[in-house]
Amino acid sequence: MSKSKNETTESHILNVAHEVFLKKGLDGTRMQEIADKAGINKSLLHYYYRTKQKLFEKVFKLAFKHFFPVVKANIIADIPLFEKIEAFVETYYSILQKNPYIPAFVIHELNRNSANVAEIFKSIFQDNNMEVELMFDELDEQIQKEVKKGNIIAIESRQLIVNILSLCIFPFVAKPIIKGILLENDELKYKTFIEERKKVVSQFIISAISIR
Amino acid sequence: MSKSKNETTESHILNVAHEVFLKKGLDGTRMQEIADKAGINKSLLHYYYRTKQKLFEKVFKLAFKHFFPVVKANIIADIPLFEKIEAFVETYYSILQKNPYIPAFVIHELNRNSANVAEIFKSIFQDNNMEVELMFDELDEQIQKEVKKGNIIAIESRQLIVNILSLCIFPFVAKPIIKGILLENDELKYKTFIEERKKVVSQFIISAISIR
DNA sequence: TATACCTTTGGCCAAACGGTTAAACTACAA
DNA sequence: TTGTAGTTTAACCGTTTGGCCAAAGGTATA
Repeated sequence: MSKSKNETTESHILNVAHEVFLKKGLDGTRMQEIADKAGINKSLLHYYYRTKQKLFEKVFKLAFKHFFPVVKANIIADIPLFEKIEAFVETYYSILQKNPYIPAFVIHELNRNSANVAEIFKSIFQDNNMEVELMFDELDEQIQKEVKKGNIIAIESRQLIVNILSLCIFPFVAKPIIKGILLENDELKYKTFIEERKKVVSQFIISAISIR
Repeated sequence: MSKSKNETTESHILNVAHEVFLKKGLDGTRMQEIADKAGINKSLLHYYYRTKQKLFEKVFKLAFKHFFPVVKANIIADIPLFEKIEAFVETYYSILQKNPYIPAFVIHELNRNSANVAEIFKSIFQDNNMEVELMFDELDEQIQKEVKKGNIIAIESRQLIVNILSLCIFPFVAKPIIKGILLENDELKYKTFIEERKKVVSQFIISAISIR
């Protein structure tokens, strides 16, 4: 990865580290590899970020920060539920198409180290002033309003939310399985498959919760 | 992990290695840790399994073998589609409740090393004489038959299959997120949440594909 | 030019790692 | 009791790892 002219060494390191950590995880990444790919000395990594752990946390937090604002905007938007679902699925798939490794990365590191996760989460939310619980409370309210009005079937908000997230995220983390077993290991077929899901998934969800 | 009396050292090592590899992954696992948890000398690991890689592959294959027979039986069963979906979701959730770390483990290792994985896959299927493509062809046929009969909405089989798998597997790989953000970090709430999904998910799927 | 500060480098280190080897232990048959 | 094959151990090896340090390079200011 080559450094662009108007980029500081510090941020260049972060970009390269992002790339390597995402593909190989914390344990699988070598500081030497980051240094080599950034075209610098290994000592320089420690000069800017002191330890591997600290560099990793910077990368990890950044991976989150890219997502949350967009997701949040979609969730708290003041539009009808069905439209919101369509917009959310569309947006989420588009982001993930551009950052396909992030979900598997986040999931693995969260499972590996769920102790530290709580702290990392807190600092992320504090940094960005994102009140997650409030966000979901609003969404919960909107969903249950539709349930009471008889516009959608009775379903617990958390279950619906997890369903939506599952349908959006899983196809990316399970890419090797889907591509390998269902799509003849053909990259193009996989990309087409994902593109089609933008509509398939929102139709699926809306069909599932619509009153017949 | 203590060794039971009627258990050979060799299989005891495998059990302990399974436990450690599943939680920490290939890169995150130390041979010394497996030895310590098994209460044996590190050299003994190499005596029985020669290298870390070989031990890992044994564990990885075993993780798959536990799953496939049950899954296969459900998929090729000669029962109506809706019943099949209900049975599949129920079975899958029950297996995953007992082996919650397997999905994240498999996904991570597949993403980390999809080159070797192809070979491992082949040998697994050869060992167990499982013709996966045939399995999915049969399921595809059953689904499209229902589509043509007008019993379910028009949906591509692969999309439906991925939807089902997403809804079953994702809640386990994303446990830290779901539990942490949606369920107040309460283990019991998470377990209840998963238990409820056995019915929620199959209702959701069937509702989604039913003709209104 | 001289000074001071920030950046970058190469050399180095102790610890941890996967793996090897030779010797010791064990059980059992001759 | 001795021989033998399978099992287990302690000591050790070469390499890799994350991290440290002192010195060199660069640049702006006085």
